[in-house]
Amino acid sequence: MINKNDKMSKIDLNKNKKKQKLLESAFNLFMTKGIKDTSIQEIVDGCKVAKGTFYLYFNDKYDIEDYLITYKSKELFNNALEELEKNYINNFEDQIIFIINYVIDELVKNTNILNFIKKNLSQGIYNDRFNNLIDNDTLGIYELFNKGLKDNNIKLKNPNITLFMIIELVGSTCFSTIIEEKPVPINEYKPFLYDTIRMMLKDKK
Amino acid sequence: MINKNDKMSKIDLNKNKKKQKLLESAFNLFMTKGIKDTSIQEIVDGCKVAKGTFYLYFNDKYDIEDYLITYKSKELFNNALEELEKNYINNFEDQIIFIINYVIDELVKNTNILNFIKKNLSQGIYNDRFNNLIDNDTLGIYELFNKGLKDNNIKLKNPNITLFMIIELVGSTCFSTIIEEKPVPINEYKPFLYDTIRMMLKDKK
DNA sequence: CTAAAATATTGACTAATAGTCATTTTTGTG
DNA sequence: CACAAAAATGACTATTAGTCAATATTTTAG
Repeated sequence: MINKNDKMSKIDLNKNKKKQKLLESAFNLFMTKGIKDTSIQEIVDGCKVAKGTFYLYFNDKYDIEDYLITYKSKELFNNALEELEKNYINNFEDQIIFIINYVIDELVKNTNILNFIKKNLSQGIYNDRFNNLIDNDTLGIYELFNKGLKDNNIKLKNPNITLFMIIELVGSTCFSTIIEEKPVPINEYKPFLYDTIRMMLKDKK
Repeated sequence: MINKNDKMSKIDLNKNKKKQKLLESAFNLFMTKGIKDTSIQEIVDGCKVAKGTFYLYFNDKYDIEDYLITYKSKELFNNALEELEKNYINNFEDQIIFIINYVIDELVKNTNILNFIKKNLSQGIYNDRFNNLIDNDTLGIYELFNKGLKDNNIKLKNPNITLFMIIELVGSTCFSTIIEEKPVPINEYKPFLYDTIRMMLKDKK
C-alpha cells in the first residue's frame, strides 16, 4: 500500500513537472510580451514540450492566466506572512497593516506583476479552483486573521467579510494608484488606505 | 463660420455613427457569446460594415471592450443619479447609499453586464481615455459628491480619495458576492458594505 | 457647379494561430 | 518480459487577425 502510494505520488509529480514547466514558460512570456501577444506555440517552445501537451493540462491561454494570477497573489501573501514572523509585531492591527504594506511595496517594485494580476489580488485567497494544485504549507492570511482576532480577543461582526473587504479594497485600488497614479500616487494614498483599514478593523459589535 | 461648424459636426456625427454601430454590434456579441468567442468578422457583419473599417476606429477587440466597460459603468451611475433626483433624499450619506444600492441592484438584475465589466466598475468615473467620446451632459457622481459635501457642510480629509475608495470597494466586491456568492451572497453582504461606506464618509478631520 | 484634393470605406488577401487527433512513446502491472 | 494504460507528440485543418491597394464619398476652393 505504501509502495503504491509512493508510485502514485511519483506519477503526480511527473505530471506536475510538465504542468509546472508550462506555467513557468507562460509566465515568462506573459511578463515580457503580454498575454495578447503570446501564442500557445511560444509557450510550448519555451519548455520543450509539444503543442498537444498544452491542451492536456489547460483549456487555453486564459486558463493558464487564471492559475498564475491565483498562484502569484498567493505567493505575495505567503512572502508577507513569512516576513511578518521575523518582525515580532504584537499588535493585531499593526500586523495586518504590515502585511498590506509589504504586499503593496512588492507591487510597487514589480509593476509588471501588478499589470498581470490587475485588480485580482484577492484571487490568491478566495479562488479555491486551484486549491489542490497550489501548495499551502504556510498558514494563510485567512487563518492568521482569525487566529489574530482570537489571540487579541477582538470581536468583529463578521471577520471573514471584514478581511474580504480589506483585501479587495487594497487589490483594486493598487492598480490605479500605482500604475496610473490616479486619483493620487500610491505614497499619498497609503495613509488614507491604512487609516481606513484600521477603521474597518474597529468595526466591533 | 456657423456653416463650417455645422459641417464639421456633421462629419463627426457620421464618424461616430459608424463607431457607434460597431460598439453596439460588439456589445451584443460580447453579451451573448463572450469576448473570447467573438471575432472581428462577426462584429462587422453585425452592423453591415467592412472589416477594414473596424481597424479605422479600434486597434482590436480589447480596445472596444475597454471603451464599452467605461461606457456601461458610466451609464450605470448616470441612471442611478437620475433615479436619485426623483427621490428627494436630503441626507448626504443616504444619497450615496441610494446610488450604490441602485448600481448593485442593476448588477444583480443584469449579471451579464457584471460579468462583462468584472471589477472595473470605477472605469466609468476614473478612466478619462474616452472623455471626448462619451457624452457627459449629466452631473457626474464625482461632481455630485463634492456638491453634496459642500451643501451639507461635511468636511472630509480628502473627498476624492474617499469616493475613489468607496467605488473601488463596491466594484471589486460585487463581482465575488453576486456572481460567486463568496464569501457571502450579496444580500448578506450589503449591510456590512453600507455600514463600512457610512464609516468611510464619517472620516472627518 | 465642378474638378481636384482629402478623407473614409471596402473586402480580397496573407500570415499567423488555435485546437484536433491518429500515431508514437513512456510508464505501470502481473 | 509482455501487455495494457496513460501520456506525449506534431503534422494537419480551419479559423482569424490584420493589411493595403483599389474604390467611394466628402470637402474645398475657384
